[in-house]
Amino acid sequence: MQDQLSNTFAALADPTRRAILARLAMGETSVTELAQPFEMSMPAVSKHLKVLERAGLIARGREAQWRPCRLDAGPLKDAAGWIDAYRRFWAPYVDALERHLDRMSHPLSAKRKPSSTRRSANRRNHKGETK
Amino acid sequence: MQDQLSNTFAALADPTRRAILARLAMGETSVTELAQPFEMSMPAVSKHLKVLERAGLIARGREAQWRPCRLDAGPLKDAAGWIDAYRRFWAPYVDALERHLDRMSHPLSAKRKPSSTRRSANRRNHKGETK
DNA sequence: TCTACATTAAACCAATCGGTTATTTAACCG
DNA sequence: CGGTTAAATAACCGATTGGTTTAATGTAGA
Repeated sequence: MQDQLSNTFAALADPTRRAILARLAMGETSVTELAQPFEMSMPAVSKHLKVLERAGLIARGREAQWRPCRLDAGPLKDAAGWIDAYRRFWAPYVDALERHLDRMSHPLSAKRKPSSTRRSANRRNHKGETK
Repeated sequence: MQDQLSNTFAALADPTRRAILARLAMGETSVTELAQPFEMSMPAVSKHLKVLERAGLIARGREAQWRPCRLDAGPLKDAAGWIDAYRRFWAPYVDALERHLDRMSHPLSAKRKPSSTRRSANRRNHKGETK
C-alpha cells in the first residue's frame, strides 16, 4: 500500500488488530494465545498478524513450533507525529478562534470565481468540456 | 465499519485523504480546489470527502453551488489518545530512565518493583513447556 | 429562461479485505 | 517411526475500496 504511514493506519483500522497490539503490550506471546479472545479461526488471526507484521508493528520469533509475536511500536511514532500536527485543531477554544480567523481571511462567499484557466493535470475529455 | 476509532484510522490510511486534511488545516475550501493537486477525477475526490465526512473528520457547508469543507479534528483526539498508550514502547530510553528514577525514589523496595508491563516481563507459559 | 458551473449520484470494474474450510509444513515427544 | 501440536498456506467467498465514465442535480448569472 505504498507508504509506511498508510500501512500503519490501515493496520490500526481494525478492532481485532488493535486488541492484538494491546495484548502484546503486556508481553510477547504465541499465536494461539493471541487468538483465544476472538471468535474467529486461527487462519483469520494469522492474517491479521501478517498485516501487523507488514506494517512493522510486530516482529516474530521462532521457538520450537511456536512463532512468538512481540510488539514493535516504532511505526506508531510516525503515526502519532502525523496526528500531533493537528493537535491545536481539537483544542476547542483554539479551534473556534481558528475558524473565526479563517472566515476573515478566506471569504468563500465573495465574488470571484476562479476564471476558467484551470490546469487540471490530465483531465479526460469529458463530453461537453468546452473551455 | 463499527466503531468510531476504526473509521478514523481507516480514513487516515490513504495519502490522498491525509493530503486533503493537510490542506483543510490551512482553511476551509471548495471541492474543486481540494481536487486540484491530485491526478484523479472529481468523483474520486468526492468519494474521499465522503469517507472523511463519515469519519467525522470534515464537515461541509453550503454556499451557493459550492460545498465548502472544513476540518473537524475531533476524532483525531481519540486516535492520538489510543496511540499515546504505546508511547513508552517507542521511547526505550525514557522507559529505562523511568525505571531508574523509580529505583532511586524507592530504594527500599529493591526486590520486586511493579514496573507493570515491561516487554520481557511475562515470559511465555506454553502448556507443554517442560524444560 | 437558458446556460454554465460545482458537485454528487449511478453504474461499473479490478483489487483488496476479512473471513471461512481444508491442507500443508514444521517441530516436539513417546 | 507415528502421532500430536502450532502455525501458515491455498483456495474460495462476499463485501468493501478506490478508481473510472456517464448522467443528474442545484445554483448563479447573463
